[in-house]
Amino acid sequence: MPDASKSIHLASLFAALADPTRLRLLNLMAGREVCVCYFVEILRQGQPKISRHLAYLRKAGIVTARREGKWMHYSISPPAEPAASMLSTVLASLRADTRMQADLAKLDRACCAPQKLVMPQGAPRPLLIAAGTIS
Amino acid sequence: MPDASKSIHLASLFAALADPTRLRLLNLMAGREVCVCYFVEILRQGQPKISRHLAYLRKAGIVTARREGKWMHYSISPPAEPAASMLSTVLASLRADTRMQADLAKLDRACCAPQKLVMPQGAPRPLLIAAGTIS
DNA sequence: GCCTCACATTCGCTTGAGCAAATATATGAT
DNA sequence: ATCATATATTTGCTCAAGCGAATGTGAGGC
Repeated sequence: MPDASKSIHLASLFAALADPTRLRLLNLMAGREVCVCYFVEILRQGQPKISRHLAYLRKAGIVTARREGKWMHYSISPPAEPAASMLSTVLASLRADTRMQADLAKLDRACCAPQKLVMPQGAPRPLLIAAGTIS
Repeated sequence: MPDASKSIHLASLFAALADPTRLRLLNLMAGREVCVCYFVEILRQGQPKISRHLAYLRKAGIVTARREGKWMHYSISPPAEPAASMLSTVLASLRADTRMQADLAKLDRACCAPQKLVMPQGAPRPLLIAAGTIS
């Protein structure tokens, strides 16, 4: 079954996208690497919940994690086609949503003026991701 | 909540797309109205299963049904933005899958030479849908 | 009326998702 | 070695999805 599973792959991509929390997480990761503590602060949801959804996205092959000391950074890892272009389209659609824009604004504020948000001291800044990957 | 539910809407669209059978159904309906009997013949799955998935798509607002005598015809009814453009992109992605192409070929064969497929006698032909709707 | 065809829905079941609460793990500081 | 911090996983639960099998419904045909 070299190819007949493509639709299955698309179906499981959609399963990963079928949750508002996961869409918000992906929107925040569009184009940058984000530390878990920002997700918890911005979405204002319990840490285990965030962690479970991140694990779901990781198992689905949509994001990857990188450890840096105590902190975990998550970023989008473009899956194989045609899922990759679908994901790009989805991320572009998300940007039209006001709540998604608000989330991104909060992240930028946390990044550029961390004292305004109650953040763990010394929390790592989100890193921009090289162009060419998922934007 | 005039807008903050957009992501919810997108999430439930993705839930509707998160099933291989429903993706095959939508692919067959891209640009035309299709009778249920064709779905059953082409997908080679039980009729109640097909019917349940069609009901799911109907409740999700993605598809509408039209009765013509004994037959039911289903077609894609473009939802509100941004779901509509997402759906178009999805349908375009599906066309790249060989299984989806095979399904469409079967439908065309059934349409143009029904005696080659065992079809109920007099089964209604799929109708093309006016341009401007979902293609 | 009854019967058949085309489809829809229900039933009983299994499986998996999502949640909160609790617990576990890994790292760095002391 | 101990402790605190940051994150992950497990536990126990509820709920919804998916399935096949059986049953219900609506439209002709007789």
